[in-house]
Amino acid sequence: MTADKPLRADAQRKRQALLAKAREVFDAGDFFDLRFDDFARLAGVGTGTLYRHFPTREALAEAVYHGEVAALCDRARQLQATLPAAEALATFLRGMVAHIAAHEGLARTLATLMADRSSALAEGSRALEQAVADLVAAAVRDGTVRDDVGAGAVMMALHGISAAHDRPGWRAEADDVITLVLDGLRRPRPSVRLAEGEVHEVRTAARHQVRDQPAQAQPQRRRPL
Amino acid sequence: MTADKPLRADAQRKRQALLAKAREVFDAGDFFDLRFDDFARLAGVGTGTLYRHFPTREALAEAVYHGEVAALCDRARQLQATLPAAEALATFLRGMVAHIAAHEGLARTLATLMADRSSALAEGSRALEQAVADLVAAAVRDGTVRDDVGAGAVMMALHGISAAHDRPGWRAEADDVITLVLDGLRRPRPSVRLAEGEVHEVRTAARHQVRDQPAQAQPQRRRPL
DNA sequence: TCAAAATATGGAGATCATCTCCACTTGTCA
DNA sequence: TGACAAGTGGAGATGATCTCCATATTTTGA
Repeated sequence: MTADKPLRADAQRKRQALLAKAREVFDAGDFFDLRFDDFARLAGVGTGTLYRHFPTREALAEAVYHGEVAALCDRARQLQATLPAAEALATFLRGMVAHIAAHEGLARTLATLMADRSSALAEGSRALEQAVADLVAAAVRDGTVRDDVGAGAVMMALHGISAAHDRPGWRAEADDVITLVLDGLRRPRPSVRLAEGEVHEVRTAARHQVRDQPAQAQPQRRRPL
Repeated sequence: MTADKPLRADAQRKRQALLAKAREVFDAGDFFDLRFDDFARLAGVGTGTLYRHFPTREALAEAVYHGEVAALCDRARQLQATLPAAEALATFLRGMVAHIAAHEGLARTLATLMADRSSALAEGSRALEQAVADLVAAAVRDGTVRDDVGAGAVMMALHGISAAHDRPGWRAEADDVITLVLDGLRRPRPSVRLAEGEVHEVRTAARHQVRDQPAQAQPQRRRPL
């Protein structure tokens, strides 16, 4: 995947410069106010070089996104290894909100690209989704979380959180969403009197499929161009 | 608001044609594959006229969106008048998912525009938000829903649902999100000691402050331009 | 009823971002 | 070190967006 070619020394330097500048611009939230050509100049390369390395904005975004995702996945794994499942999940989600809050511009940029043509980005977020799915699955396994709701729903909620980044009371609302999700995930059968004593077993056989299904019959992917 | 000016008769006709065609194109999901100029031709007007009525894609989208929102608000009011608060809320949210599912292209278009520059769209969705807030408030008032989580969180979740429209298992996941939200909203105190003997309390709400935020671990500073 | 004033139209072309192409520079390998 | 491969940059082709205004349509009021 990354080992396509050796890539010459100077090329690597340019590529790095591009990525560094991209991260910077993303974080400042200026990505879309900038002509792509100007971005090249800003990073100190010619337009040709920019296009050689990253044929589209999306390609560039994906590359930046990769680092993000890797860090988050690490964190997820680490939490999962050191905390009880439910707590690991909760901590991860709350941390996610904090992370997004700390990188406002980046989050907004990614959300935009996500909505636009998710192709590249969706690919990149696969790993993140897997991490979340693992956290959820672990919590389901130890009975602290219901098993009739997939991890996909959690991803959707996260999606909403980062997509709605410019709402006035964002931070508080985002925390609320996480609260709702976590409370909603708790105990398997919320519907009725689950009063004091009786709550039935959670790790039922009904095992929901928590992982992603491999490319099913291509949904209606619209061809951008 | 709408009564800015009388607007000449033929102008009104053109405007209507534009809106009608826009709704059509939106719903087909072709909005972004189409040159804006071509859209004008498609609707049977000149480009100048198109730009006069709707200076940007966003402006056009907002106009279309308005109808959508109005319909949804009506529905909300109607439900609120005829059902117990909690049920009205649940029905509305489930209906919302169904609605989005039924208008795939439109939802996708709006989600994209939403993420891009929410200014115009956010304005338009104010009314929808108010409707949701009313539903939630009513449910809070009659005690079926917790009062420590705002309606904004619900909006965010809805946002996520429509933003993530191209996920493979969208419908199921969207329903799951609603389930989580509704269950999460139920009963103000989720501190239940639920079953199994041991339950590490997961507690509620935002009292959690994630530590170790690599807030400015970023090596490069921002420099907008 | 009709002419003048006000309002709206459409599309040719100016403007601007994206992307391609290739003459030239830089790195690599023997 | 020479020669060949790999990479570079930026001038200009391309194509979408938006402006401008001569022309057409509606409204006004006498």
